[in-house]
Amino acid sequence: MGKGRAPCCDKSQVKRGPWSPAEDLRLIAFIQKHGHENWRALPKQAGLLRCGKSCRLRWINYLRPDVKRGNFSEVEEDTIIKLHQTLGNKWSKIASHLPGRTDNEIKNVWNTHLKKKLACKDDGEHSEGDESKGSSSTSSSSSSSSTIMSSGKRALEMELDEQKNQGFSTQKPRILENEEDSSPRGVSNNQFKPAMKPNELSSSSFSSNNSSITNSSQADVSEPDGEKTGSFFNFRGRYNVRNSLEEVNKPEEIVTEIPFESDYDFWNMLDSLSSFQTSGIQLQNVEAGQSSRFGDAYNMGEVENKKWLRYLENELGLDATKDENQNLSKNAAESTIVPENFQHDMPLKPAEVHPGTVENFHLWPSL
DNA sequence: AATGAACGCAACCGCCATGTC
DNA sequence: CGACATGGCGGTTGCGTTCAT
Repeated sequence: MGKGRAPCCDKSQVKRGPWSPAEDLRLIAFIQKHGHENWRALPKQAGLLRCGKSCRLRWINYLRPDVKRGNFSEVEEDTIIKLHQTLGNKWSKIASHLPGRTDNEIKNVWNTHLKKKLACKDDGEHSEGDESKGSSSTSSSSSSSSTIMSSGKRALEMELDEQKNQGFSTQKPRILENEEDSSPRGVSNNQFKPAMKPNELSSSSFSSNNSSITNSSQADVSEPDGEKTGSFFNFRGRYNVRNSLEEVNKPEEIVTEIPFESDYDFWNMLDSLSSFQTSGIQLQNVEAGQSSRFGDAYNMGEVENKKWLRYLENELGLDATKDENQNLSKNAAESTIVPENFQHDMPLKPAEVHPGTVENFHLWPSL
């Protein structure tokens, strides 16, 4: 059709590929300040050389505060399987039943091992059963959903709705216990699992469309310690740190208390630059299930918060990822955050609050 | 130890649905 | 009502990591 659709952006003018920590920060900082009413305009306003869609995806799949990462629990897997039977490849719908999970993640999990798991199961149970075997036909299994009996479907949906309403609060969060189980190949990238308490998840109203704020990002914290003390972000391609919480290597009970630290180590790394190394852990011990965690409980001053973010921006813009950040800073000259008179020796953050925690982001005024 | 295959995940692409003018 | 803009979704791809040989 002549109408067609305008490209969402000028591909030649946007950066593609993995997001750098600097970009993440910039995106987070911008959304913190201004929200994301217009994804298309956002990159420009935020000084990002990215397509709006890319920003949106990055936010939804990674940077949102309510994104739960790490291996899927048995319950979650079962839920996905059930939902997939009824809904097919409606990943976003499935995701809406799984607090903190994104459609993309669910899709990946399905395509990577749930499908295989099901296939194996089927093979085992009725070695040559249903020809449909939707799970074995790569990424085209959506049609299988329509074959489900409607009565069963109805009941299942009700059941799932119930689960959804309960926010999975009775489930054990998927934590470290079944790591090997759900990541047969070790999954290097996925070894850092932030553990979120289910009740936290429910308390902050999850859904893949939800747009609260997050920390997270993935600084490459996997690098040797020595490198961590170098320049802020020695970004080298992917910096899949994701959720480095597991590095904390705590007993399970404790891990489950950790709120939202999807990139704990990232922030921890930042912290280490200014001798703040403990508050993050302290924060983990705070019972975070209460909704107040997004409110007054950690209500550091807004000014402090801004200072912290400004510091980050400044740091990044000045010496971190160099060219990229120079561009970013240039483009964002009027819209962002580089402070005029910011002192490098200022405290990175209020003592009680770990900068990487969502709490801080939830202080952002425009949200 | 080196190398290729397999795997897993983040990100991209393009279409569709919806909203606005 | 049509044209257009934007957000959202599902499918696919690229690439880093791990495993097997």
